[in-house]
Amino acid sequence: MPATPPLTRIQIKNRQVILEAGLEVFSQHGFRGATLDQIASQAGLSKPNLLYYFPSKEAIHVALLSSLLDTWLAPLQALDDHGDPVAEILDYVRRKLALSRDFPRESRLFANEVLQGAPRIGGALGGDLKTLVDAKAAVIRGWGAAGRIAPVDPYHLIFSIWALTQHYADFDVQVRAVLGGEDPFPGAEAYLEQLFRRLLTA
Amino acid sequence: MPATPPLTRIQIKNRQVILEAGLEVFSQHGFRGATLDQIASQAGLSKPNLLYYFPSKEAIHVALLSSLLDTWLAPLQALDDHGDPVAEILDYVRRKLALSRDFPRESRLFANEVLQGAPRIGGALGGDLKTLVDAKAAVIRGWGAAGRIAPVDPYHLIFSIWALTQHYADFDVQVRAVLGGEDPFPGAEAYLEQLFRRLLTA
DNA sequence: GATTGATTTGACCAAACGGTCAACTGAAGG
DNA sequence: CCTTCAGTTGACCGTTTGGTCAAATCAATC
Repeated sequence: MPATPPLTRIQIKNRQVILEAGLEVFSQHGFRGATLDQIASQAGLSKPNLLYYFPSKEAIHVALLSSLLDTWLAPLQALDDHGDPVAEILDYVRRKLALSRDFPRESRLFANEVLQGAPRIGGALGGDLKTLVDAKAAVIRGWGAAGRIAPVDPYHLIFSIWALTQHYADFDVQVRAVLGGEDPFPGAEAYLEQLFRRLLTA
Repeated sequence: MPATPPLTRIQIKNRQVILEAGLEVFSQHGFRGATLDQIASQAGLSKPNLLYYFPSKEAIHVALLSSLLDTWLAPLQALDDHGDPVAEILDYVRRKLALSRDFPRESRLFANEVLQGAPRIGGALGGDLKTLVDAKAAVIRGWGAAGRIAPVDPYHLIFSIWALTQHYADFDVQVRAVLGGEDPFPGAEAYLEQLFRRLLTA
């Protein structure tokens, strides 16, 4: 007894099209700044047709956020207790920076939400997110206690990785304005490797 | 012949009240998410009265942004060519972190604007901001060339200071959710000093 | 090719929005 | 007291917005 009937091909395709359009518009203008007309136009659908697939504007936003959270936390999930500590952390930094380079809209969508107090995703922050960070912080603390990396506060280490990598997506306009249009990412990757290597092997 | 007549006491006070209310509301909801009714209510004034002092919603926003930019760049302005390099940079980090602690709303207002492509302040990014950063980057590059700090890309060094300090204001909700409500700032200050000291004296 | 349910849309609605205006109030100087 | 002008506001307006609905169209199955 499936409570929800199976989706047709058209439903699968149009839901995808709408989410892609919603990502484009929400990440540019924020939740309140985005309009259903904009999203519909971007998706190539009529406004009532949007609301045939999603019950409300907020439902599109929530669907985007929750499908995003997994992708966003995957790099931290992959941090391996049994790997080489410095290499593991540097890999995490690289993976997170790659997300900023390849999925800047997702980063800005998330930033917009957190910036405004995470009204539609707040629960996940103190729940899944905190659980994961607590676990990985314990791993990092263990590495420090064993003398395999220089001692650092593991929570602020994780925050600093988030801040440094997401900055290149979220503040892209500012970064490129200062650099005069040059692509920031090659330089960023080299700089961040240098920074965390020095921090962890001091 | 003063083109603009002198301001009365009431004008000075009410303009200030409106800007304070606008800061509160804009920083929480963004430009599009904020309404004149919210700002008026927060300021304890009627909506038509708001528009007696500012010609439009956008005018309030622009007034906030431009008066903010100076405050925001002051810590970088203060970076002294003739001081001790490591101490100068660490002082810059501390001053910038203090801004995040003491003026989080200003930080979020700015973040909101840049996140959405800086539509109302874009010009200043490639202008005043770039000019200042170029000048200070040259100073830092000089310190590196003279062997007084470890060699680092000065632009990414500045970006990293912005990212790390503003993160604690802009992503406050997330940081506190992970830390379980604990005040992040004491730990952040210690961590950032450690990080930049190791980076610059490697 | 007829039927049935999935899909699409033009027309519409109520609420919220930024902004206007004429009229009212208050305060300061003569 | 009266005049004058800064300050204030209730009522209002046109537009935009999220969302609804009945009717039309399309696609799959029999």
